[in-house]
Amino acid sequence: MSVKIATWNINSVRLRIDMVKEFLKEHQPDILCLQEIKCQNDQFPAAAFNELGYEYQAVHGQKGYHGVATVSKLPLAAVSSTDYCAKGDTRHVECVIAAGDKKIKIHNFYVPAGGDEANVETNPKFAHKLDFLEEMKDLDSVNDGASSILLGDLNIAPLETDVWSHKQLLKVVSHTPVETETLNAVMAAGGWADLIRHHIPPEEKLFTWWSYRSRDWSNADKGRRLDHIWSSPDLVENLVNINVLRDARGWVKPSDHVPIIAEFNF
DNA sequence: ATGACGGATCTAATCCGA
Repeated sequence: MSVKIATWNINSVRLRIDMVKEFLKEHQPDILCLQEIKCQNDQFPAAAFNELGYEYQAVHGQKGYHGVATVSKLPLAAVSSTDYCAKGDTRHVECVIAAGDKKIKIHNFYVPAGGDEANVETNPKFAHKLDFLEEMKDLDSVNDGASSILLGDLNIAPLETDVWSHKQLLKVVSHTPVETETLNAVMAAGGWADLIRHHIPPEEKLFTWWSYRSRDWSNADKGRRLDHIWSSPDLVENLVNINVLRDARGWVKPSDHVPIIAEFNF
């Protein structure tokens, strides 16, 4: 069986619901994981997803900021969220799907951006980001015999080829050594595989986010790979395709992040 | 500075994103 799972930081699901519907009609993912829905649970456009067959919905939102949601054509079991850093914000939701003979946990994450200054003493947002990552180290990719997928906006571009200029971004939050090293430690601790880089060679420049502030985003191409799809090692052989929809950044009133679709065969 | 746009909010100016 083929299963397509997508992740997309939508930057307000209410504002962009028509765009999301077009995306779903065209690409037909089985599961879509959204970040930055920026609404409360009762404001989530559930009916629009229902109409397109995404009747299983794990929504974890709050007023104005953050918020994650996983919508699916396949049944979602064991829905829960973990309150990382005990801040009461909405940056994680998990669920379990059945695919072939596998049970797969799907962790949908929105890691804190971390503010401007890469200094934990002077910038509490940066400290929050690193604390959040520390807690993510406790997540094992293989748990109780279940496989896992961890995806979302992790707000870190770990490789030199994940940013437009490694040298110029070394002191910019999202690509500082302490962030990329900690993210690598999270991957190692949980035994996670970077599925996007399994499919697209690490030597190749690859971005999923382009700032609203740079006009002519495509020609300037000053992007970063902030969005990720990881899995437990056993699922690497099930991966058949990764599609980063770069064109979505050029749509009318776009999100600053583009969708990424992973296709598996189970 | 990469670099001043774009979203939500007690609709006006402020906070936040990364």
